[in-house]
Amino acid sequence: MTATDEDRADAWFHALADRTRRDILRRVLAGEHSVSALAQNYDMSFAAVQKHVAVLERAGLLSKRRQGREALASGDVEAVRSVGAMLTELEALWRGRISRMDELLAHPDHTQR
Amino acid sequence: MTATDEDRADAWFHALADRTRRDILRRVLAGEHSVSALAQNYDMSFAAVQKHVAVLERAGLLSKRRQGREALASGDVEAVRSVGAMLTELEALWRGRISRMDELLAHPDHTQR
DNA sequence: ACAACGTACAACTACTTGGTTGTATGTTTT
DNA sequence: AAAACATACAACCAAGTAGTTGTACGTTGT
Repeated sequence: MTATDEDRADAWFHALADRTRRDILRRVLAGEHSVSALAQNYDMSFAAVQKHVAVLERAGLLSKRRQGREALASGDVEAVRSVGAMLTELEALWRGRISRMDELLAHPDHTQR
Repeated sequence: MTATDEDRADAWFHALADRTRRDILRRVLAGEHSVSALAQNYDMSFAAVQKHVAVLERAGLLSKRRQGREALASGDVEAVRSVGAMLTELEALWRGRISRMDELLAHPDHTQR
């Protein structure tokens, strides 16, 4: 796995590690929303919400398009799938442990230390 | 979704948002390792690695058992699956958007603003 | 008994983060 | 033209993070 993959993963998980950002992501996956429309849902300043959106954007989890004075944000489901795929790879490592244990039971005399 | 679920999600994603911790998790999912055995893989102090292990443990992504002077860590695949499930829920929201778009195409005159 | 090993934790430092307010710039509406 | 709206970004602050070194304590090997 290259360094940039790890960089992307850092950004993904960091972006997801805040409940406000997860909530924003849910909304923009369900449909396009302007930043100020999003901001009205939270008990914090517009600037704070705008920063959260920027974190999600830098992580590639959402993208914005300009329409007049509004910035319309929508979620990128492909990025979400990529994060899911990384979790699936972790599971595969665990399954590898299981198959090595099977191996151990099948050929005990070659696997001892 | 309850507040504690969100707390757990905060801990999960925060724990995964560091490449050293992800690497540690890969190793302990593949098999049990002592903290000092893990530490030998990284160019940082033992104490730093021990802290990373503690973060993963607090997030419920790994558990330790004592054996003599060693603390053997192993990954919890069920927690990894729970994180994956959360991503799948996000995808489901996106699919909901698609079905609403289908709805829009099927009944355009009731859905205009 | 003693030295070495493995772990845990406290205290400290440099850096990052999540929030704030204020300011600037462009777009609608009146 | 002026007022209101939507966004972006800088500067600041309190709190948290990732690393360090040092210390303490139980376990293992000689």
